[in-house]
This record gives sequence, C-alpha cells and structure tokens, in this order.
Amino acid sequence: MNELSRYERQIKQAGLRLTAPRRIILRILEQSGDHPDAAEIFQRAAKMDARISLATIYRTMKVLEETGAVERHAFQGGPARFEQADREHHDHLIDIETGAVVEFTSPRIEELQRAIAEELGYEIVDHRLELYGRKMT
Amino acid sequence: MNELSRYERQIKQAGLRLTAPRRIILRILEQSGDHPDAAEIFQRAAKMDARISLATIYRTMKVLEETGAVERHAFQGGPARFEQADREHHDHLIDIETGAVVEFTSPRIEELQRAIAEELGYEIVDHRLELYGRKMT
DNA sequence: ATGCAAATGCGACTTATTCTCATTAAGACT
DNA sequence: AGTCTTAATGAGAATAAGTCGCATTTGCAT
Ligand SMILES: [Zn+2]
Ligand SMILES: [Zn+2]
Ligand SMILES: [Zn+2]
Ligand SMILES: [Zn+2]
Repeated sequence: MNELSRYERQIKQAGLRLTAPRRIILRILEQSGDHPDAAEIFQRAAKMDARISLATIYRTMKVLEETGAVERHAFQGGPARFEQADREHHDHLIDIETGAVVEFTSPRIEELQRAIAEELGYEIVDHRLELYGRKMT
Repeated sequence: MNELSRYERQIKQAGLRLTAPRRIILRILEQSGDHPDAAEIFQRAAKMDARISLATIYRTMKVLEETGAVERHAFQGGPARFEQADREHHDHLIDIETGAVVEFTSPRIEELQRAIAEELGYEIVDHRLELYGRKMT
C-alpha cells in the first residue's frame, strides 16, 4: 500500500509526518499547472476535505518550501503564489492586462547574473526575475 | 522665492498641490542614498515636523510613484522600499545576511530581457531583477 | 493497542497598507 | 489681505496577508 508520490516521499525523508492535509495539498499542487496563492489552494482543498484550515495551508506551504518541494513567488503586490519545485528552473513574464503568467528560461541571463554577483563579491543564493509586459499587436 | 526642486516641479506639473508634508518627504528622498521603507521615511519626517502622519507617507509615496518621481521596490517579504526615480535604471543585489542593498546595471541582461519578451510576443512595461546572495569568503 | 510528539483547527494577533471622514490649508480669485 | 473651493491631511478604523498560542487530534514508532 505504498503509493507514495515523489512529494510524499520528500516529506517523509525530511522526518515530517504525512498527514491528511499535507496529502491533499500535495495532490493539489501536482494537479495545478498554474501558480495558485494560499487562498486558492485553500478553496481547492476545501472541496476535498472541508475541515482543512487556512492556517494549515500557510504552515504547509512554509514546510514544503523548506523541504524544497515547492517554490514561492511574490509577484507585484499580490499574495505569495506557489508552484511545484521539481521542474527546471524558470522565470516569469506576467501579462499586466490579463494577469496570465508565462514561463521562460534563459541560461545566458542566469550566467550573467552569476558573473555580476561574483564581480560584486557575492554568491547567489536565490534570485527573482519578473518581466511585466503587454501583448504586442 | 521660487527655489523649486526638480521633484517639486514634477508635483506642480502633475496638477497637485505642493503641501508641507510633500515638501518634507521629497527632501528626505533627495537626501537618502538608501532604500527606505514607509516607516523609515515616517521616522525621518517626524524629526522635521512631528505632525506628519504615517497615512500621509503612504499616500504621498503612491502619488510620487504615479508622477514618476519615485520607484517602489518590494524585496523578499519585507515592506515596500522607495528610492528616487531620476537615476539611471539599475537592479539590486540584496545581502541575505546583512540586508544591505547593492545596486548594479547590466545592459546585456536588459537587452536579453527585451529579446525574450519579444519572442514571446510581449512588450516589456516593467521588470524586476533581484539577486539574493551572501558575501563570498 | 498505546503513548508521545508533531500537526491541526480556531481564533487572536501582527504587519503593511488603505480607507473614512471631519478638519485644515493650497492656490485661485477677488 | 480676505474669501472660496476643494485637494490633502491626521487620526483612527478597516482590510489583507500571514503568523502565533493553545487546546485537541492524529501519525506512527513501539
Ligand atoms: Zn532565473
Ligand atoms: Zn512558474
Ligand atoms: Zn533592470
Ligand atoms: Zn536602487
């Protein structure tokens, strides 16, 4: 009866308990192709188990972030948004008209960032690159 | 007696009133070489005129942002931080140990961003590039 | 099956920011 | 200088996002 998902295994390996709320939240993240915020995850979770509380969503997101299972983004002003972390690193372009989030990667930008930081005597631990744009006609 | 600063002129040209609180806040921004948040600006302003309220700081920062006099940054988690907008565009590296903010520019990254957005069919309206790092030993 | 610590639910709290509304005061016009 | 109009302010209430304290529940090692 061990049908543990990649994420469920990650939880256990971190010495954490695989509780019902965590299972549900992990399932939601696996199924989401978007970048939901805590309130959205809460709503989706409520459909599977109405007992789950918003505080648990926040706590779980923090735990998942710490174990490396999810990534947290804080786009312009809005609440934190999350996505699974098992994908290749990418950055985001946000459509300022529709709010749509487009993902992209640029090895050259990544390398330039590294070089810039190094020149300043720093080692990059994390970075954020967000482009805000509007569709060209 | 018309010793209007660049910013004060900007305010008037936007059809806004040049009030005492606005003068004070503008002076503070002119003198700050750092990236203060609303609370810090409030404290500095209180030294010049104790009547000024925090709500006015927030309102004024919004107005100044709209008139293009200041730029708003939202670094990792913390409150919004501001700086004058009359400088050359630059991005930021934040020291995760000390909180220090180092500024840098990279024409190559800027150009790459433009090219990426264009390829995706977008025109960049704004962007954020923040590096979070720790000093190399 | 039992026990204990970890995790949860709930509400209170915090932090950052915005809003409401009565009062003040810029700036325009005598 | 005095008056008027209305934008801007101060003070505090309200809101939004997230965290915390604590009694209760529950995963899971024994
Ligand atoms: Zn990147
Ligand atoms: Zn993404
Ligand atoms: Zn830039
Ligand atoms: Zn700067």
